[in-house]
Amino acid sequence: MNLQNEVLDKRRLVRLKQIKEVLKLYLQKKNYRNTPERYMILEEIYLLDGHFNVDDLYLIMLNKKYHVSKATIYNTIEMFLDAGLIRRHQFGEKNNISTSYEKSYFDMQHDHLVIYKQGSDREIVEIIEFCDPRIQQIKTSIAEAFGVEIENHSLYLYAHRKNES
Amino acid sequence: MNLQNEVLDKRRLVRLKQIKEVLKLYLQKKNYRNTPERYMILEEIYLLDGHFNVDDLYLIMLNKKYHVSKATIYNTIEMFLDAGLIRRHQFGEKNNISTSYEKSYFDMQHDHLVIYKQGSDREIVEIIEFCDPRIQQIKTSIAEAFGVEIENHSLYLYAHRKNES
DNA sequence: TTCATTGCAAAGCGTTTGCAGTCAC
DNA sequence: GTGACTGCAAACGCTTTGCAATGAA
Repeated sequence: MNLQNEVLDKRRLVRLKQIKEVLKLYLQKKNYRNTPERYMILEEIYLLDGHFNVDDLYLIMLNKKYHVSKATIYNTIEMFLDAGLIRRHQFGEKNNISTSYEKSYFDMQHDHLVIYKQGSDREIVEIIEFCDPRIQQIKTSIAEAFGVEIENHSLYLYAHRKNES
Repeated sequence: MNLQNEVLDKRRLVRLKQIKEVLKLYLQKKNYRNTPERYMILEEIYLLDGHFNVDDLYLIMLNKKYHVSKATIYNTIEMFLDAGLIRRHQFGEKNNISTSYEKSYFDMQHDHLVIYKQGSDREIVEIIEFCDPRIQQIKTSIAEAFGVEIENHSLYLYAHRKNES
């Protein structure tokens, strides 16, 4: 068990190093500067599990040693999106639409099953990630049918738990 | 040609009458009041083709005889969503995410292919509606796999036109 | 030294809220 | 007559912007 955790921690560190390398190359290519803020924000995002929003990130970094302004976080997130280091999500369909993000570099593209609390159309109790190959088939068909190149997609399924009876 | 237009206009009028009946029944069931504003907004939405946002609707109604406040439009749209009379969309993925709506009563559920201007990740040039049966299959599989009831989904494909060369 | 980047505070913008007046029932 | 609904203006929350100060190259 301890050994397993050690292995996981080691892998996490290796990945942190890799992802910073990816950022470095991106900054180089774009002729942007290597600021410590950018690397700290990237590190924080890649230490996080699951989804986060700008405020989450801001507060987490406040509680640690490193203070970064929200303006910088917004700018940096925009850049990371462009770099493909993170993805943006809009969970919630009715209203209470909230923007969140997740790291994307090591993960495969996946979609989301959003489960609402019983009797509510707004309160989300769980978000499950899934991957179905048929979505790729759809993309291929539609790309061919309309003569376009599809770079990207977003699929959300909205559900409630089945009534146990 | 004239005859054809007349037929189309007649059909449109019949549908307007039908959809107002649907609203009336909904209001009855929910014990809400039959205000002229609600019927005017519904009529305006069902005369429109394609997608609209709150501001569009507000301005269109200003330019006609009927003035309705934005607060009322927001309230009413919330109600229409609940009634299933309209659907909400969030087009645009990177940023410039904008909320829009479309009538939904007579249309079948469909998905959207969002085409960006060449070289831009933000400027949308066209939104094509499509319908692929495989999405239904995915919903059925996922519902079964996770033991949930899927009420709804949203699928957007993001694309650029192919380079003609 | 230079200019991209940061941080702060102010501005923007779409949406919501509070409340007084209105009108459906 | 009563309370649901409307309209207005103010408030809200998230995001962007302007600008002076900083620090990477």
